[in-house]
Amino acid sequence: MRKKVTLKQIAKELDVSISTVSKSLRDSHEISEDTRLKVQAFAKLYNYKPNNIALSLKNKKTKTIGIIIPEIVHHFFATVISGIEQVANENGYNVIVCLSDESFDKEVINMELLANGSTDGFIMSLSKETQQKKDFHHIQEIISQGMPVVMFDRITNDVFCDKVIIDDQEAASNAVQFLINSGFKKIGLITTVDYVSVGKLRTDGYKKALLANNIQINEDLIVKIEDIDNCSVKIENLIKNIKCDAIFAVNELFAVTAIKIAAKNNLKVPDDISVIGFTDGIISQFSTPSISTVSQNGIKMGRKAAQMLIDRLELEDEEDEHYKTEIIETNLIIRESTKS
Amino acid sequence: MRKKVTLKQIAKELDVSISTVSKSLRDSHEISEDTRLKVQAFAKLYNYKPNNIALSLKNKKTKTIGIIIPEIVHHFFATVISGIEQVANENGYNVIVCLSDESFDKEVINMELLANGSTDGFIMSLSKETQQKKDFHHIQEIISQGMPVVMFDRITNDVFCDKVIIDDQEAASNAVQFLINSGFKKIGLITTVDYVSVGKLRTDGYKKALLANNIQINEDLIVKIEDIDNCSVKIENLIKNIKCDAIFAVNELFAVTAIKIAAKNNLKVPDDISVIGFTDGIISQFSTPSISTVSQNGIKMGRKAAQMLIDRLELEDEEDEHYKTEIIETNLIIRESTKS
DNA sequence: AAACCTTTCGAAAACGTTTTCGTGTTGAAA
DNA sequence: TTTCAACACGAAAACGTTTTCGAAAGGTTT
Repeated sequence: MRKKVTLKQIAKELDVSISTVSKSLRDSHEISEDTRLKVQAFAKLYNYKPNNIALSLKNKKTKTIGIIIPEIVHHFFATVISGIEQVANENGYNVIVCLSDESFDKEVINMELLANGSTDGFIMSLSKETQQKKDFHHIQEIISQGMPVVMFDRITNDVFCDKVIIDDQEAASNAVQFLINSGFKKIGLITTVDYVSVGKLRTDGYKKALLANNIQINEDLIVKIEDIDNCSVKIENLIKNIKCDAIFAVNELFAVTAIKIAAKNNLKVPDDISVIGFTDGIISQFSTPSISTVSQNGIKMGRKAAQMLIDRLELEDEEDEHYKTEIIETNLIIRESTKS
Repeated sequence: MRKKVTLKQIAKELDVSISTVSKSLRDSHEISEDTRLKVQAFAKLYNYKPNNIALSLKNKKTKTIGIIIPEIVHHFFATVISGIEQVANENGYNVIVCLSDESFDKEVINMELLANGSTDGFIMSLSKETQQKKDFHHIQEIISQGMPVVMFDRITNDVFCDKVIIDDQEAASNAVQFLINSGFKKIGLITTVDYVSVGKLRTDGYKKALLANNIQINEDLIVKIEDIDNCSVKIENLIKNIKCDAIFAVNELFAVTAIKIAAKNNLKVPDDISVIGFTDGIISQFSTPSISTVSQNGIKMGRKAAQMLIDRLELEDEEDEHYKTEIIETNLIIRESTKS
């Protein structure tokens, strides 16, 4: 077992001081070419690499970004991580991922753990529980310690920091407008409970589009899902009894579930009922029929968030306090689940 | 901005030594109850938390696991990470994720970077390029430095370390056997190029099942896909011209693609052709028809891998050198894409 | 009063770096 | 011969911990 070699060992071996070794390896002009080359050769031979931890301690920088997200087995979040990782990598940063599992406590614990020196900053999306409790003191605390935080997708306006989002309301409104333009009148909505920020915004967008076209909002057409596992009754009711002619779902899971339930009731998509989802994930692309959807570019969101965080980290010369909210554009992808 | 407080600051403020503060906070009996309580109260007031980096340097342990995988926007890998994170969390470890993007160079660079003190060990799945080059010196190097490595799924037998896999050959064989039992004779195979270890093993399983039933292997029935983006010609040929009556695909993307192409050619699944995939991901569950598949439990794999790594880390009393290969059981999930 | 324990604390080393400052040696200028 | 600059290198501090060891102060036993 060849343990990693340190400056001290090289110094001892070559009978010079630690400082000389360090300077030699950093090509300092203070050191004669003679010793410089000798040290460098020796270091190369023994494959010397500086210890990251020691460097972090010295520089008070870890070159590490903490990511806190609700879950990772989720296409959208995975793409965001992917985008973050790209930019992080390009800038010599590593990412350390923590999952909150939608739990407030885990979110707090993980953040506090990482905040004690493990990361230089955070990129995060709020857990459902946090959004419900509206308790953000852990995030405030970390920001007040001078550690930058960038929030994406599931954000809150109660915390001042950089944010990157899509215009959920506008995007939803556009999708519903598309359905209206296609001649549909009875447009159902499958959405989440209100405390999920993006669900609320997309619901607002749905309503906005209807109102803009002088269509009365019918609460019977709005289904709010708390738990995906037993939602079929409500959706079946919407499709079979309320008999909507189109559905806007605030995520792709709701969309595909609606399609399945429609099929079970001998209704064909899109012939008998049109469906538009949200988020362009695997499901939308590969299910049959493929699903028309609002595409939110996770890679781009991740890249943007990472860039904002790194910019703030590298700037560092006195807090800008000038926080920005970047909006990533979305677009409506029309596939087989809608007819016009 | 309230910067984090250190032992030194507390010591100065309370006019005692750093050692006294440290010992007080760790409830040492060396310190009188008086000072002990005083220090603890002060520390609590200022929300003192030890600096992780300093601890890591002192203890020569980071309590961090490095994960190196080819990609993260991939249901299986995401579930594995999820499993790893669970066990890591339970044991006070963090995970730092690096993506190789299927590139050998990125895999090497990332590992070497993390190996310089950032992590205590690695959990990894090989990139395609690495499997193709069969160059594992970077992994050998790290192991020889005494840093434990656990490989999962895409492994190699050329490196001695702990591994966790499924029995790809057996699982594939079982799936094909199921098709044979259902009365199919012309069973097509959609697989990867041979250097992808799991693809090769699943191909072997396919052949094994056929031979066990005295069915001649017909190379025309075997389609090897290099690039998913232009595979349709080959698959269409298999379905339309070779006219197989069932298909075994080595991943779910191939399976769903086959189903789509079948539909395009007016062949119904499962009425005209049966399909079994591999990996129980989102696609298999939610596409129409839902896809019968070999389920490999990613969560379980991740948990097992993490447990093996942590066990080795906490043991530490002289290298065991007794490496184990754990096999996670699979099972065949029968859904709508097969008829019996 | 000498010898010895306990209690309570601090100094210092260690982890592996980088960097500032000081110092000894050389050669050249005065 | 003295003075001074340039050169080449080392000592030490700093980052924030934990831990070993030593030591002072006080009390108890002979």
